[in-house]
Amino acid sequence: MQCSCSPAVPHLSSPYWTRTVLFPDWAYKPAWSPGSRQVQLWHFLLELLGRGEGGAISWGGEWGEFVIRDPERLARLWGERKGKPHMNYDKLSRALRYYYNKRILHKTKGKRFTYRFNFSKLILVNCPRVPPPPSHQLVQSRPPSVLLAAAAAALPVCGGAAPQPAPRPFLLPCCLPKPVPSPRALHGPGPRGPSGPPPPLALALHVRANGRSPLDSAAGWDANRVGGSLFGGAKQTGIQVESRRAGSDVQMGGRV
DNA sequence: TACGGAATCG
DNA sequence: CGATTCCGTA
Repeated sequence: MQCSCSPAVPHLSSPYWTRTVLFPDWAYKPAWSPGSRQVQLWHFLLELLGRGEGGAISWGGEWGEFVIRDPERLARLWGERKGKPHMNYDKLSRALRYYYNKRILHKTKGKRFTYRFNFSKLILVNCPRVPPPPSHQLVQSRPPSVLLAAAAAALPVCGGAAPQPAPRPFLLPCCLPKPVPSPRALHGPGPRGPSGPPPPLALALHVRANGRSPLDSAAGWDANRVGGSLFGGAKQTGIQVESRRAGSDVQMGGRV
């Protein structure tokens, strides 16, 4: 059953995936918070992409693919966010390259400034509320609402009725890249048009940094067979993803 | 343009 | 730990 959030996904096949992305507190950790954690590069990228900021970066044709249209500008924005005035694309791209091993990103070879998020296997979940409060030892820190996604302004999470939502585990980037129905049935770079209704999608993902860095496998990110992982192989790369049983989990990625 | 090692930082 | 900085190589 679906949540009241919304009937279902209207058109998952729309080329316009994102509208806005909200990130959990563990992702952001404002500077004033103890043990604060700064925003990470991929958060930032999703944020810009979600806002349809367009100028510096925008989604590409493939699922999760994005194109940096103005590298130096993007670098400038990134530098501003991080307080690194001397940031440039050379440095930023180095950070992106580190994501290769972590399986967060991949380079689309041949296409300039084109990378791709490894959204291969996302767990789809409905928004309203996540039933089981995580009473695990994970995420013991449950500082109040932080959800300060910079993009928050643009989108009512889901139904927008969540004044002081229950302790949701974390997460939810709303609306992310669409799943790929078939291996290569994608293309059709959307002609720009950030004016689509925000899909009532929410991804429940728990990405937890941990300390591992085997980076042993470089077998070209076999996105498959990673049951429940967001960024394939996350378990080993330092990123873990957990899905809460919301009664209507849906796996994206088609087949496994 | 893109890659990745190495040193360093917060 | 996740970058940032710098740089040699392709």
